[in-house]
Amino acid sequence: MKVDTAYPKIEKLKSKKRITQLFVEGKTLTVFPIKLIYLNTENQEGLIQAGVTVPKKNFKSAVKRNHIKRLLRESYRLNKASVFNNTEGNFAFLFLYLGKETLPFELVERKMKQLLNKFNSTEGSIG
RNA sequence: AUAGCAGGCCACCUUAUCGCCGUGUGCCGAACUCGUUUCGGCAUCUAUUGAGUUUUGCUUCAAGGUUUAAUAGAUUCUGAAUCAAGUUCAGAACAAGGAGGAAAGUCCGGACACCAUAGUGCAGUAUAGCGGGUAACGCCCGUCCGCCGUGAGGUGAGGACAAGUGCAACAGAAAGCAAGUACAGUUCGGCUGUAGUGAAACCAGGUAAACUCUAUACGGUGAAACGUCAUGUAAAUCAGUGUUUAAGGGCUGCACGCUCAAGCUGAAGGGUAGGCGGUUAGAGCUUUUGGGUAACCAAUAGCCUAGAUAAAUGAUAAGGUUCUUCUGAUUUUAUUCAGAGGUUACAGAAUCCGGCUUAUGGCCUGCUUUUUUU
RNA sequence: CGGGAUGUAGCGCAGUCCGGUAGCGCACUCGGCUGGGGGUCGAGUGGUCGCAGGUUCAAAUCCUGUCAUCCCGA
Repeated sequence: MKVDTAYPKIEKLKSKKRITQLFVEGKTLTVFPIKLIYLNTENQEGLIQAGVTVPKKNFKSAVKRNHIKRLLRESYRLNKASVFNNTEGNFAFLFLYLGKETLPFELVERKMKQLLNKFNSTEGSIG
């Protein structure tokens, strides 16, 4: 299977309603410092939408917040193929950054891989 | 060389691999180096300019709509919607672009939108030598005066206490309808001068960043304004009818003024979540010339320069650049060289402009003080 | 994006409107009462009034700027 590393606009989680729904009903997986909130959605087909959040409380500087969001987005983009290949169905993802200090990309990517593997082992067998 | 003052400029760079965002990519004919080429014609769209016509206001004139002419720029492929073209949506390829000097704080001033065409009075707020700049300002420029600095320079809410009211700790006889110490002089009624306290003492006292007065300016609410599309069951909305006692509502606190109401008939709509417009061509940027001491203004030529919305402008690798830590060598010290590691200062557009303030890395220019030499 | 509030002793607050002494409670230190603790009584220590500038003879208080924290509105 071809490894698709693109992250176009459709795959971004944008609906405000969907996000609040995630916080209320979603299940969570944590590999510190990243926390994944996910939910199985029925509306659209063959699509996994993902979003990224860094709380303002931990990072006051907008530059640092943007930087961490970019790192999370990049690591998800490079490793999302494993999720696409192992599961079927529609999911909404939201990645929360719980740490209070910035980390280099190498570490963030390693944690992201661990997190996605964890997701595959819990949800992949069902789907 | 040292310490300092003022002004200006830049905002890490290069290559490779993966990504993100919005913008653009007609028809016919001819030519050749046959291509995502060049040239010419036609059509459409956009922008600018000129002309005609029309609407509104306040005359010259200004703003908007529409028609036409000129100039400039753009018009690829695939799939879907559609009778077709055009157009719209999605994707691919290509092309040219993609954070700041403060984008920040939100402290002032505007543009723009709605509320009556934005009105009247009071209240309230702000400003305050004089002159100028500007769309406007509490900003900027020039200048007088005061204060600070040896100086280059910096800084100042700098009108009025000869309208009224208030306030003045301690000290002092006395801090304001008054009362009165000591000494000296004397025309011995009283008056004049000096002393002492204090920031300030018979003088039209001091104090207005005390109330206040004078002059000037300011209507309110903010892109969550506002318009529009889809969904569509109430209050409210719009149109017609109705016309009174007017409570009350209508986006400033109060008063005036304007306007609306209840009921009936008809129309079409709300909450919530969302799409599109507003939304990026503008008091725009750069060059040259002229006017002005300057801020700035005028003319000319060129340019198009981010538009995201859980929020794009990035990540990784290598090399250089900047800074810094450690080790070794050299040198009287400063420093220089080599190796290793860490780093790229402050900081992220959110309707848009003009300022102010704050954060911060580096470079350059001019000037001043002190010391040394000539 | 818009609106508002608060910074005073180790902690929680007065004082700010209307300018001249910085105070209250808890805590802390010392001493008394008790055999000791607790409790109580008395005395004492401790504050750049967030920071910077200005007005004033004099500023926690008036004015301007700025920093930090917290809250509210969609």
